[in-house]
Amino acid sequence: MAAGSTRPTSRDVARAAGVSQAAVSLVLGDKWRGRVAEATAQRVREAARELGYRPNLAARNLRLGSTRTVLLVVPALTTEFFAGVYTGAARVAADHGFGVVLYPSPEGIGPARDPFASAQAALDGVIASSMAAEALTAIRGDQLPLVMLDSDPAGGTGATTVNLDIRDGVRQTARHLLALGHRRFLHLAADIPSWTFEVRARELARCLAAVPGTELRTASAPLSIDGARTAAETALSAPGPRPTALVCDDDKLAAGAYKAARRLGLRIPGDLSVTGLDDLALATALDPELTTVRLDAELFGERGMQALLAVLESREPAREDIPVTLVVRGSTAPPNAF
Amino acid sequence: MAAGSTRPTSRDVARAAGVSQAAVSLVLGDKWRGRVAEATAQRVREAARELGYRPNLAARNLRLGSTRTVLLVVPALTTEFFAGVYTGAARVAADHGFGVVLYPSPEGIGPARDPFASAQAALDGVIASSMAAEALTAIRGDQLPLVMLDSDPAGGTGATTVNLDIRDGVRQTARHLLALGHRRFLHLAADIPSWTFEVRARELARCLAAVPGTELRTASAPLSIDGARTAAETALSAPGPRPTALVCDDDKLAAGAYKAARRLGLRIPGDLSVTGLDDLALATALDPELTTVRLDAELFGERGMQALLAVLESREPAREDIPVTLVVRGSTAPPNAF
DNA sequence: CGGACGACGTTATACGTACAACTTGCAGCG
DNA sequence: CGCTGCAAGTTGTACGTATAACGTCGTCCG
Repeated sequence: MAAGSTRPTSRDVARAAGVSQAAVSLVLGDKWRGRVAEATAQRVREAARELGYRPNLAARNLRLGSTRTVLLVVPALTTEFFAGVYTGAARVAADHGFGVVLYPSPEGIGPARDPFASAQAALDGVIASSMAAEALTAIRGDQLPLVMLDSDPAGGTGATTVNLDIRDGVRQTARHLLALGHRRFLHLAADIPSWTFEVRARELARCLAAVPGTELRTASAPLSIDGARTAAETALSAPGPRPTALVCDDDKLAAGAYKAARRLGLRIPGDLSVTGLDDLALATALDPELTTVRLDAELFGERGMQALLAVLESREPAREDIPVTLVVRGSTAPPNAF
Repeated sequence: MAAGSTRPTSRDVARAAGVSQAAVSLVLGDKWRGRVAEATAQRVREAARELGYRPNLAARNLRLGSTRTVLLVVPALTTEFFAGVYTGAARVAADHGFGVVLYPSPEGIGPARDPFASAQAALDGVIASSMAAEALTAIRGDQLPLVMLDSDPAGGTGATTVNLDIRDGVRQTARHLLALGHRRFLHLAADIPSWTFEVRARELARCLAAVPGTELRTASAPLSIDGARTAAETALSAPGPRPTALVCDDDKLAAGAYKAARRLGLRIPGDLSVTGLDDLALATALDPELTTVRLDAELFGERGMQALLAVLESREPAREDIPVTLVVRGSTAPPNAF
């Protein structure tokens, strides 16, 4: 574990650069104009970079008596609406050097949880979705204990991973559609370079390759309803025999596929069987209701946290994929069932 | 402003209780067994309560070298899925005395934002949705600057409020449906005691009362698709002439209404016009697409943050409702249009 | 030639907490 | 009576940072 040596402080940087701690603070705080020579400032910045110095926020906050952080209390995280609220608030906050911390108001979290308890912040560890690739580099900068969600278990990061058994979900989906008699498949894939999506493609191809006479095409789409609609519409109007089964990387893409089918005059499931993955509320809002793979998000979160706790206490985290189940609804049927 | 006197510290509590600061720390940290007399401990606790003492988390974190806080990086807040992940993680974390802070990975928040910047925490202020009523009492305990979203502007809290012009949204909806010729209305209302919902009911009633020959019934439903389905199904099968227009408090409820209509064999919009409020992705995933009121969530967030900044800098925050627009789609038509 | 001033730093301190190490008074025991 | 031991605290210190207040040296001007 890299947790051996303690994190460098501003004094360590000072020592390395041959100046006082105060000088480091001045330079790194951009208050050095006319107080520190350019050359010295350069030396300090270099030393800081070399040591991987990050200021201790607790100390800074204590010193400044302010945190430049704000709490956003939202009813729950269940709608796109408050995602937008967060985004807007965070943007303005960032412009003013503020941060925003989310507090989703308690819903089974515990009895009368104190909102402020969740905001003691500055971090001991990180749980990261593999879809949040953008943030990862910044995270690896620190030497924080890290747990990855749905990431390559053999990944180069060496981080602990907690995965849903997506492969099995895809396997169940393929088996179901094959059993119904489908042979011509279209895979509506998310265009995000993430292990969790790559594994879907790989496993679907593997399952179908095992059955002679099957055909698999792939269409790539952005992870939004309307992006998916466009991609599906294009793919479904391509020349050649039309696929009878459409396997979507998640429920949102499936919703887009429904819109595409509607536009092309295709009936679901008569002309086209559609499957999703996630089992969002959206899945049963569609008509017909969507056959999809149910993921237990809460369990996923719990396992992720447990794994992180294990790492923090330098225990061995459990290594076991979380099972998923196919929920068969009205969007799948035998092909050409008129 | 209540920001006059600075927050009490453990030393203030000590002075008030006639003991040393260390004793306060022992008592409040539950480490006093066999070190402090029960009577003294009692006195300390009382003094703490009286002064409204809250430990300074920055100082505590600095002292302990640990924050018992963990970061959850999610791709975005746009799906129910990660809401579940958060809930599960937060539950386990709470059991271990940990907090969870959300970092929705950047999507237009700014160029290469540092995830950790958002986690310096301990708060200077709070932005709260009026729907998050549960958390409010805890918040009022502190004397933090508070901005309420969509709350009663004449509310007793005296907090700054930033509101969407929901009343105008309802007005536009009513006008649209009345112009189409509807006279028998059903209001599918959220069963959450919050100003933002109360105002919908009030304004809808007001609009319809102005037109002779109109009729308004109300059904109350939990804020979920399936809860709404049940409520709508019941209300629509009630005796008497069936309503021709169904006004829903938000898009999710509208999705439930679609399911109810499907079960009852009612065609939308032929037999029943339906409207929503929010304009979620869900709205265009429905068939036919939903006529709904578009709320600019990001702008809402921005205004909320700007208002909070104004309060923090003791400026006068702008007091102006955020405009909304009715988006007419396929779910509304003249009644009995066969 | 004296001293004022700017450039370049340093020293010292405070923020509020948790806890290790020390003190004090009193009971009990050999 | 002297000593141990325990209850009931207190004193002192460190966590890492930002910044006010202070040197020190050379230069330039009157």
